[in-house]
Amino acid sequence: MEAKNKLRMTKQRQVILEELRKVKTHPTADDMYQMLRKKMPKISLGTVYRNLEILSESGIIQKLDVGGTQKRFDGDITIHSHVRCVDCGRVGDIDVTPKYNLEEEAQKMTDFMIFRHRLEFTGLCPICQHKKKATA
Amino acid sequence: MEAKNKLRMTKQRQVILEELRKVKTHPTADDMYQMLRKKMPKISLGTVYRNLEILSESGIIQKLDVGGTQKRFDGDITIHSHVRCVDCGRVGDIDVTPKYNLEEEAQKMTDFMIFRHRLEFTGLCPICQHKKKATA
DNA sequence: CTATGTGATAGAAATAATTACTAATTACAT
DNA sequence: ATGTAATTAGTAATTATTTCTATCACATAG
Repeated sequence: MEAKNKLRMTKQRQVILEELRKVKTHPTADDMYQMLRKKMPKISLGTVYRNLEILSESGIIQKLDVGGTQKRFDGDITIHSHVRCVDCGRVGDIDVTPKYNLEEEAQKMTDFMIFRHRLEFTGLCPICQHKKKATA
Repeated sequence: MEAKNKLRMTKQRQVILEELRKVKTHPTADDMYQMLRKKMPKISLGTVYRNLEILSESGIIQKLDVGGTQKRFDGDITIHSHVRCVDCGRVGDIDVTPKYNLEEEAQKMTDFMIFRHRLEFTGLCPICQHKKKATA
């Protein structure tokens, strides 16, 4: 009788979730689409977008906005930060948990009501470091 | 004799820079366009985009990517963080300087070469707080 | 088992933000 | 004053994402 969580676990949704959890690369929606069509050639890009959106709204996965033009997705929902390679856009995980409450600090400085923070790094991934060295 | 910084100070560029430095609202490119056409009706949206890009690449202004679909710009290039209102998208400044070197901490956890960090908050701006209260 | 309602899908079209193109104009060094 | 490369306005193109629509899948009621 109450508002239920009507989430059908369709084949597409299941494969999307499985695939995202399998990789550690923080793929874009289109990356996912390219990966998925190998196992499910008729899957639609719209379906990939819609399901990544639904899954992240349900808190089952994470939608990332780490700069660059495309959103990325992460099957790991534990609290962690990210680094983005300024050259190739590749995104890696970083476990830096600030040792004090950033939200509390921030709240003292503003009349916004602070909910949460997001800490992100920029840098150069191992592959692009290597390329730079080769060119130099 | 050396590679010079060929930055012509055109009327448009100057007005764009002046206007951005005048406001504290972290406008989008289109916000800027709307503001600017009042003083310079024939300015083109493309010109606004290009100049904001050039100015931020030169380090004269800052390009922000605080989530949402549009990039925002900030005439204040001193180191500070931002809050984004989850309801209306408005962006505010926050002066929280972490009390230890986040980059150094992060570098221990990854094989990326860390350059810098970005700390951002999400919350509710004063205006939307008020609206929420009124509706409740 | 068959009907029915509701959510989900594929594929295509639409939208939003940004970037690229082009011919005309302008800033600035000489 | 003049040559020239940078910049402009206006428009077209591109990119990422969302919406639309007809069809399909699945749970439940009869």
